[in-house]
Amino acid sequence: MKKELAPKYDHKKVEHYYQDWCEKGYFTAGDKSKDPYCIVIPPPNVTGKLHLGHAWDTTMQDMVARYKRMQGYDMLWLPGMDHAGIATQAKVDARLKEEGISRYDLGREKFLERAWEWKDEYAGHIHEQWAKLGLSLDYTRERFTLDEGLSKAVRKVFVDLYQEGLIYQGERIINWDPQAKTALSNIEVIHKEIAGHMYYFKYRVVETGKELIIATTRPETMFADQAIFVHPQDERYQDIIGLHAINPANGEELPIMADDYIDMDFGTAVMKCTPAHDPNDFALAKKYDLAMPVCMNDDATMNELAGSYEGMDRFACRKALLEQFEKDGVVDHIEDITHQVGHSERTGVIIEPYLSKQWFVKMKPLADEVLKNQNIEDQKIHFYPPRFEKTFRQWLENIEDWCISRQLWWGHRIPAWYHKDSGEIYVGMEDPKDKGQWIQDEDVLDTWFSSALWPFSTLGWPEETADLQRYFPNDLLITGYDIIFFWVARMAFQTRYCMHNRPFKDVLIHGLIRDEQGRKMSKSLGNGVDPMDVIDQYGLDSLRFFLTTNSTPGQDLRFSPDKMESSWNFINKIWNASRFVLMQLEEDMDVKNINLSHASMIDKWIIDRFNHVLANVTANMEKYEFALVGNELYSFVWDDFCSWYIELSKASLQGDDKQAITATRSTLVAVLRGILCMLHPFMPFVSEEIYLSLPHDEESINLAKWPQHLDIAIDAKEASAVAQLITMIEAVREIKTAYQIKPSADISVIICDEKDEVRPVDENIDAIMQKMCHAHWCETSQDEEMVVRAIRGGTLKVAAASIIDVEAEIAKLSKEVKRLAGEIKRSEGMLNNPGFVNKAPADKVQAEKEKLEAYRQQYEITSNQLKAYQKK
RNA sequence: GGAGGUUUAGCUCAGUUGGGAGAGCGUCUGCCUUACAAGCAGAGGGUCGGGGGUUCGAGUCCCUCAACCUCCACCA
Repeated sequence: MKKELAPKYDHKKVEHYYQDWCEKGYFTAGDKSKDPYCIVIPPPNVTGKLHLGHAWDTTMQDMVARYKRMQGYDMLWLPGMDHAGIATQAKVDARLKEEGISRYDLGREKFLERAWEWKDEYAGHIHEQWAKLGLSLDYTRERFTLDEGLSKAVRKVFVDLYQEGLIYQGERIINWDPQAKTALSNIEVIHKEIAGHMYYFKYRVVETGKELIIATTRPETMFADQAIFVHPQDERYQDIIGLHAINPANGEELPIMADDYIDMDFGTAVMKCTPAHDPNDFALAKKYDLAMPVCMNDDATMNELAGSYEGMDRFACRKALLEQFEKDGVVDHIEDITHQVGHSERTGVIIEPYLSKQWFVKMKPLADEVLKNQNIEDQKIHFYPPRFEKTFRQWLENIEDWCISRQLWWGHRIPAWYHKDSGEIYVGMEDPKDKGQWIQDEDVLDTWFSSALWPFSTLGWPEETADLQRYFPNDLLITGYDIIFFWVARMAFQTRYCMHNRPFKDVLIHGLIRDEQGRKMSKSLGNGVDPMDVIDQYGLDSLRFFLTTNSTPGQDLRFSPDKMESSWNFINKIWNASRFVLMQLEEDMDVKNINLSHASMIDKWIIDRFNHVLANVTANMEKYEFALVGNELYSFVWDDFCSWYIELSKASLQGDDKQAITATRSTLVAVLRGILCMLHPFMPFVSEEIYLSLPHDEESINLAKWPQHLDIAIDAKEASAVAQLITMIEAVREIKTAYQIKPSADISVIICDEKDEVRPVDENIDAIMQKMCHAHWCETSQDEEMVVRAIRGGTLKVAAASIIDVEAEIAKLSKEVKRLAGEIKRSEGMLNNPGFVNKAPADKVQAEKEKLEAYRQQYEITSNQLKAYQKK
């Protein structure tokens, strides 16, 4: 059954197979007769729609999935989504705000209902987008981080870590987001350099009445100050250690203490200590057993410690306090500074370091296990490109404990209960027995706590499922460098802890997608590009080809409409080439009729090229070097297959040798099928459309095998003859252009061998020359003037006395002679060098010898001709 | 203060163990050649950021300088 291809490529008419593919189960894993290969998707947040970055990330995964499937693996690509605690809660909060209510009005239960509604809505969007992106996901195994199974995994890990003392509850300085009113982990804090001030205030020493200048950037925290510190060896302040000074904010006496933590070269070398609002001060306060009062509420307004400033926002308080200090003459001076200030990754507000009771994971032992295993070849995670392993290691080497509790409602509730009477803590997988007597911890866990388990929780852990046994550890993870710390590192240590293994063998890291000007795509700039719009305009296959072939692993990628267009054009080229091939086929042509036994040297030439390309493509697919694969296929398809082979084949197809025609048709089909299969991971839809229109043996290209090496060899003599033919055609075309001869005008050419003796050309070659460049061979010419070009193994001469431009020829040939002389010198230099001849690989030496021979020959011909012109 | 990245044709970027500088787009010239004018054929265009080193040979390895970018980091 032969299917026609439409005359014009129209992506909208081609990209319609997805539903069908899913229904046929092509993407459902589980064929036990094959070796397993597993990738889990980085679960997108259910907060919004997928952007171009997702399209990039998932397309690369899809490429590997399709490639592995074609190679005969039982490929599992597992989909899923992340509940994205704080991000989703913020979205739902915003939606409630539009309705004029807050989550406190609804209460926890009702709020969670609304959050689930949100989740369902956005999961729907994501499913639609995955479909649009053509992703070969196994939807039968889809997971969500708040699923019962995954929640159980979370509880188990929490309980296990707690029982081993690796999770603990503690009062420490954490990063407080006063808008979301929750604690954050260190990496959820973005440090931005902003303009600020260093305020120098005068403190009076009680015992001596002398003045002491102390600097701060956050005057509003002075209400919680507990002490003043100087360095014990600081000569300037020896006499005041042990005395007291008055806190100008509230009139309290602060003890002046000494500790070598103080940097004698910084500021006035006197530091005020605010235990509850600064981690360093907190450490000092612990050392000296100071009180740790907090002077702010959870929304960063001042509390009762601030006296008359109570209720004021922290920054309003700063301003008001400063005005008061100006009046009181407390301000010594104010310096303008730029400093790094922490902002909440999610809400953007300035983080308040804040003393609070939270749950933490003790990181050092967990991180050390990962680091240890990175030195073991079959236990380590292999990074592509390798430099990211350094980033990964450095973070783990300098890791701080992880604050995992969040004062949110949307997420995994911490499995800890406090006894109503005794206050005793119970931590367990199941609710406590006499439930009425216990109150569960209000907090939920950091979203990343559950995503850290993703490589195995999605496969059924903690149950010993068949999938877990078969698909764990995963083979590959593909993700961006921006979440190495958030996610990759955390999967590494949680997997090491729970599974005593690595989460995946390889991790391919990609960069960020940027806009046309190279700026990060962001909501605030409004420069985001919606992948759905791009697909609408150029088609998914073009988008995929653009995304995967215009970037190098680990490097950022700039979106470019020009390159999108170029991708579209490439597909259009394939489309048209396929139409040509189809037109050549007989109605009853099917796979069984493919017969290469009478292949001509031209047919063998393209098959030889195909075999080389296949080898390179396969090698680079294994290394995830998709851009190299893309370039290889692009030039093979466009230059070798379309520009040369198809054009060269026309002579044979229009001849009357039946066997030759069959061989050429077979070659066209075999090579095109191979091309389609290699391109299928890049462009699944158009490859399917064309595959089905050609003679095919599978009901879908999804079931096709990765191409095999075609077992037709070209011998050296034939290879040389084809190479010569190509140089002849190029020479004729170049001469025609140079002399403004119409391309369609017939011209006569003479071919001479190395000895400048006229050589007969066989009929086939003559027919091809006629077809390709309207040149035909003749034995002699009446003209004495000839335009001469060196070709492989001889010369090509055109009788052109009437048009020849001697000056131009001299200029051209002089340039060529000079170039050849340079090449000969370089080549001789190499070959006369014992270092090269003895040390370089034999094939390189041999290749160089051949090159030198060819250069000498061309030099000979070209320089002789140049002399001939110069005589005139 | 640490760590990393980038610097190659007018623009955007490839260049995989060191061995004749590439692509796309743009530019110039000529073509409606029955797969394709979103195309075909040809041409021009680069001291591979500067300097030094290793090597027979460096865009590629080492050192150094410069510019730009990113990440990490508790300095009052």
